[in-house]
Amino acid sequence: MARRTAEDAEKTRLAILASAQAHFARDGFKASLADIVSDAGVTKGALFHHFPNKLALFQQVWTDLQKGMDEEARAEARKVIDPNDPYSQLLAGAKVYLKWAARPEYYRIVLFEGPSVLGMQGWYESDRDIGQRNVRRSMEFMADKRCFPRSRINVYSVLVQSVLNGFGFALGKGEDGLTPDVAHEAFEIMLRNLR
Amino acid sequence: MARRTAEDAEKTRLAILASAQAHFARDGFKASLADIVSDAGVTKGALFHHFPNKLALFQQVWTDLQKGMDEEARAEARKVIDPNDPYSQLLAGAKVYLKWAARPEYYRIVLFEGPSVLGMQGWYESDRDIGQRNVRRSMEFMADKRCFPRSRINVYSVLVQSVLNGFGFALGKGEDGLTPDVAHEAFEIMLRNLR
DNA sequence: GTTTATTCCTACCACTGGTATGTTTGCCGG
DNA sequence: CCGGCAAACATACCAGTGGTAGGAATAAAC
Repeated sequence: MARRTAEDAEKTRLAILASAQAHFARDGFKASLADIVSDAGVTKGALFHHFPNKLALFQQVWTDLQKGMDEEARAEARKVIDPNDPYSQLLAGAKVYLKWAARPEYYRIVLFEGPSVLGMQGWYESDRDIGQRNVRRSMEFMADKRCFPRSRINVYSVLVQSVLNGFGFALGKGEDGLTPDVAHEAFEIMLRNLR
Repeated sequence: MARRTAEDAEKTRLAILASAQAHFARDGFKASLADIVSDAGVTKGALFHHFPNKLALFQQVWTDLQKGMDEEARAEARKVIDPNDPYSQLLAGAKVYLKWAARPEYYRIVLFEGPSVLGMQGWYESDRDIGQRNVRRSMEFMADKRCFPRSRINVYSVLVQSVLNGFGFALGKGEDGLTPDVAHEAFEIMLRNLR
C-alpha cells in the first residue's frame, strides 16, 4: 500500500492512537511498538510517519485523555449557578476528575505512567497547566474571603492538588472501599476547614 | 578474576548497588545496566550473579532507601514525649519524610519512578506497609478522640497519605517556593481541622 | 500529463536486558 | 595436604527493542 487519501491517513493515525492507548493502559510505557502497530493493522513505517518517536506517541495519548477530562470538567463547572464562585466550580470539576480517575486507561496512563515517562518537567508542567490553574484560582478566592492568609495560597494549592491526585490513585486502584462520592465528600470537608 | 572472599563479594555487591542508585537517580529505570556495571568496576556477569534481573536490582535500591527513611522516622517518632500519642508521632514521622522527599535520590527513585516500575500492586503494598500503617493508627486515634466519625477513618487515611505524597513530590521538585517547614505547618493545620 | 509530495512498507541497525558457558580459586572433608 | 565442589565472577552470545534509510505507489497540484 502507499499514498492514500488524507481521510485515510487520519484513519490510520486514529487506529494507531487507539491501539496505543489500549496497550499503554495494559502494559504501561514498556508496551512494544511492534504489538501496537500489529493490533492497529499497520507497520512501524506508518507509525514513524505519523509520530517522531515512541514518547511523542505516548504524549499524544496522554494529551487526548487529559483534554477529554478537562473539557468535561469545564463543562460541569460552567453549570454552577454563580459564575463568580470558583469554590463551587472547583468542587464540580473535582467531581468529574474523580470519576475519570476510576477509569483504567486514565488511571494507568495519566496518573500512573505519566510522571516517570514524561519526566518531571513535562508532566508537572502539563499537570499544572490543566488542573493547578483552577485549584490556584479557588485558593485565591478563599483567601480573599478571609478563610486563610494569602501567604498560604501556594502551599494549599499544592495540598489540594495532592489530595485530588491521591484520591484519583486510590479510586483507580479500586480497593480501600472508596467511591467517588465518599472521596468527594471528604474532599469538601477538608477544603471547607482549611484555615 | 574469579572466586573471592565472601567479604570481597559483599564489596562488589555494595559497589553495584551504589552505582545503580546513582544511575537510577539520574536516568530513572531506563538507566542501562552496561553503564551501571561499568561505573561499579565489574561486568554484567557479577551483576546477574548477585541479582536475578534489573527489576530486582531496582527493588533493592528502592527498599534500602525506604528502610533508611523509615528507620529515621521511627526513631524520631519514639522521641515524642507521650508514647501513647499517635497524632504527635505522625507529625514527627511526617517531618522526617518531608525532609527525605527533598533528597534527589529518594525523590526520583522512590516517589517518581517507583510506582510505574514496581507496578501498582508492588508499589502500593510496600508503600502502605511502610507509611499507611502509621497514618491509619493516627486516624483511629483521632476518631476515638471524637475529631470525626469512625466511618471516615478510611477516606481520611487515604487523604492524609496523599497530602504527604504530594508534598514530597513538590518538595522533591524544588520549586513552588516550598520548604519542608512550610509544608509541615500546612499539613498540621489541615490535619487538626479534619471533621 | 508530468511532477511532486504524501503515505506507507521493507530491510536493516545499534543497543538492550538476559543467558549459557567458561574460568579461576577460596574452602571444606578426608 | 590435597582433591573436588561450588562460589564469584568474566566472556561471548542471543532475541527483541526503538529507530532509520530507502524505496514504492499514488493522490493531488500545476
